[in-house]
Amino acid sequence: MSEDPKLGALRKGFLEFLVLRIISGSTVYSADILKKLAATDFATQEGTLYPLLSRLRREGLLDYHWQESEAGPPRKYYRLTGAGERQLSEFDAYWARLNQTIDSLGS
Amino acid sequence: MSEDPKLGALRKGFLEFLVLRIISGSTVYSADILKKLAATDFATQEGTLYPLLSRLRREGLLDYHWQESEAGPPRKYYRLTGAGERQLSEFDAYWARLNQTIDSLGS
DNA sequence: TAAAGCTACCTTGTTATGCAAAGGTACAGA
DNA sequence: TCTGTACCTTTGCATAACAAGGTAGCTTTA
Repeated sequence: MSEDPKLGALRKGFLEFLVLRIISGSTVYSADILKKLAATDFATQEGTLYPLLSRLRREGLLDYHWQESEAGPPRKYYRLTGAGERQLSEFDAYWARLNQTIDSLGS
Repeated sequence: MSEDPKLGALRKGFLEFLVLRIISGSTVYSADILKKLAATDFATQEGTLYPLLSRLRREGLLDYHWQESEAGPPRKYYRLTGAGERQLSEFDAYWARLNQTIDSLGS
């Protein structure tokens, strides 16, 4: 257990970025997202993801449509809006720039 | 002005990482570090850097020696300790892993 | 030689915010 | 009616970074 907290700090702000990436291209609902994240250092819980999805929707980066499940309650399937795609592009570009910066300041 | 705050959030926790990288290999004092950062998205102030340097030294990742300046007060020149080098390696490895994760979750 | 100004060091609030934890509702199928 | 799935909200914490203020020594200049 017990990861170095310094490494954890590096993850701040990434969840939103990753969720946008996961949604981009595919059509997924919350459990799909959690599953994809579970395999990574960004594993998280419903209680974290739902408020994030709601916020992104309020901000107009996502929308969703209800879809029946074969078994169980219906699900919200998410999709990026145009604004969401644009935001994701910004993230990607910024990410690339951070990588450059880090390389350039390296030993 | 006014950068997208979403992008700013991605920077959290990086300053420590970058400072270690800057110090690694060279021998620098605070103003050198500020200068190198100033050219990047991580530009920051004395009031941010000094507490960080003090903390890293308390944690044993850095040490320093006083050195006279040609003009003005003496300066603290910083250097990585063994533990600091190890921490930096961890950061680098983690960083590489984050990049892989992000790629793998991309569209 | 006194004073002003610059450089370098440092500390103490305060803010912002990402994320986790915990608790809660509703509906479907067995 | 019980279990499992899926939705959601509220509360709190930890901490990174900023802002502002403060001390002291060196150099220059009046």
